[in-house]
Formats: sequence, C-alpha cells, structure tokens
Amino acid sequence: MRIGEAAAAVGMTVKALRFYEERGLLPAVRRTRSGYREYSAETVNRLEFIQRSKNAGFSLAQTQEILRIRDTGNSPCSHVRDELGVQLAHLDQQIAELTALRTAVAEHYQAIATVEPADCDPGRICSYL
Amino acid sequence: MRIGEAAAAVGMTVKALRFYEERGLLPAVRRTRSGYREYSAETVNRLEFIQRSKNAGFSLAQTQEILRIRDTGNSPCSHVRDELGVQLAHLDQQIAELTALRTAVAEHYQAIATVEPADCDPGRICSYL
DNA sequence: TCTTGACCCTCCCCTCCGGGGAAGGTCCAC
DNA sequence: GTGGACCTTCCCCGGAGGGGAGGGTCAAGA
Repeated sequence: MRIGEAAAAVGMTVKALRFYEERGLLPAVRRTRSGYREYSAETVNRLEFIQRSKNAGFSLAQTQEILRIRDTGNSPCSHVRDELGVQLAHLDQQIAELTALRTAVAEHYQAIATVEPADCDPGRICSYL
Repeated sequence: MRIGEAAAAVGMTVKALRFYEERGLLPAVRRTRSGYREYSAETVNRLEFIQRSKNAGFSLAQTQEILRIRDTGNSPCSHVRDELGVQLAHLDQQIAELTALRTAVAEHYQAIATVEPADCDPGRICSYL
C-alpha cells in the first residue's frame, strides 16, 4: 500500500511516516519504479507499535530504542518495564509542577479579581504579577 | 551594569537576556563604545517583571503583549486577568491529560510486572504496549 | 608593559515532533 | 488527453533558549 493509505490505516499523517523513516524508526521503505513508497503489512505492524508506544507517552527516542532491542533479536520487555517506571516518576513530577503552577496562577487570579486595576503601579508593569 | 551582572541579579542566563532583546521584550539596550551591553536599573526592573510573568506560566508572547500594553500607557491589569483565566483553563486541561496518561502508564506497568517477558510475541514488538 | 583570565561580541546549529507549503512528477478514471 | 488526487524532495517554522566557535575587551597582577 502507498503512504497515504498506510497513514490512514494507522491514524497517522503522511508527514509523520516520512519523518519516522528518516529518523530510523522504520527500515528503508520499498519503492515503486516511479519512487513511490510501498508499505508492507510488516511495516504497518511496526507503525501500529509506534502508535501504541506514543500512546504510552514514550518519546520517539525511547520507541526507537525499544525497536532496536527487538531488531537485535531480544525481548524489550524488561527494558520497557524500566522505562515505564521512569516515565511514571516523570509524569508524577510534571503533574506536581503543573499543579503547583495552577495554585500560583489561581492565587494571582483571585488577587486580581478583588483589587482595582486602577491602583496598578506603572513602574511594576502589572502589580498583580 | 553589564550583561553577566544583570543576568545574575535577576536569576536569568546571559543567553536569555540577549534572546529577550532580540525578540523585542526589551527595548534596544545601550552599548558601550566597545559594544558591550549596559543595563539600566529600569531595564533590570523590566527583566524582573518578565521573570514574574514567566513564574505565572505566561509564554514570552503573552508577556510581550502585557509589556506592549503598558508601553502604550495603559494598565494591562484587565488583560492580565483575562489571560490568567485562559491560563487556568489550559492548566486544568493539561493536568487532566497528564493524569489520564499517568493512569494508562500505571496500568501498563502493572501488567508488565505480573507477566513473564518470555511470553512476549516478537511480531508485536512488545506485548505490553 | 605584558600577560592572563574572565568577560563580552556575533553567528550558526541543535533541541522535539512533525506542520505547511513550493515545485514538480505519477496514476487513474472519465 | 485532461483533471484531480496522490506522490516526491526540499526548505522554513515553532518555544525558549543551550552549546560552542572564533574573536574582541577589560582589569588586575607580575
């Protein structure tokens, strides 16, 4: 199948498929005589895995490493488990940071809602930040 | 004061100060005869506002708009209030998305911790994603 | 006076994950 | 044969700067 059909099949864009190939997540894709890419069922399978890996929050670099391990003939499962652990810790930190930021923003919002803007000191640009 | 001193005074990097100037958040900075930037107290004041605006989660574009309003001679406070409201909604959405992702990742992590990696199907790359 | 080290300058490439679009070739149905 | 959909490569764009090359400047000590 051609790139547009493959992209639609896995819910990605044509741009993304070319990008993954360029970045080495896909092996060099077969071409027709006129230069069009031809995607095999196996490559589509690989794209589906990339999609699942993305859904798990992995970066392309992490996904690429998992694929590399599998391509070497090994099972990437223990590596995936480790990465998921790191990912969990990372997510917890991100959520904590965003939550703290949300609290700070909410406080600013409260403050600005209860005070007259006219009292703002120009030298401070905006008194509520 | 020179760029390094100004950067240290407001807790930013030298790179950041040059970047803000290039992007128009700072008016053209005065130069010495040899071309070194010279920061006035007023400019340092402006940098401190930029820092506070960053801490409130505003992007440089949003900060720039606030500065533009103040430079026009108006009070940016009502604009800031609107932006803070948008920011709150945006943060809530981000937190919700990250929390959902965290749940999904935790489920993967549980699943992979309870099943033998040896059972993994190579055709699926990694059975746990 | 000379040197040394810290500081400064501009310029260019890099991040992450593609999106947007230009210029041009190919395929298929009507 | 022609129109439109599809494909190709190539290049620039974002946010917020970081890293480094190559070279100029400043102040203190020998």
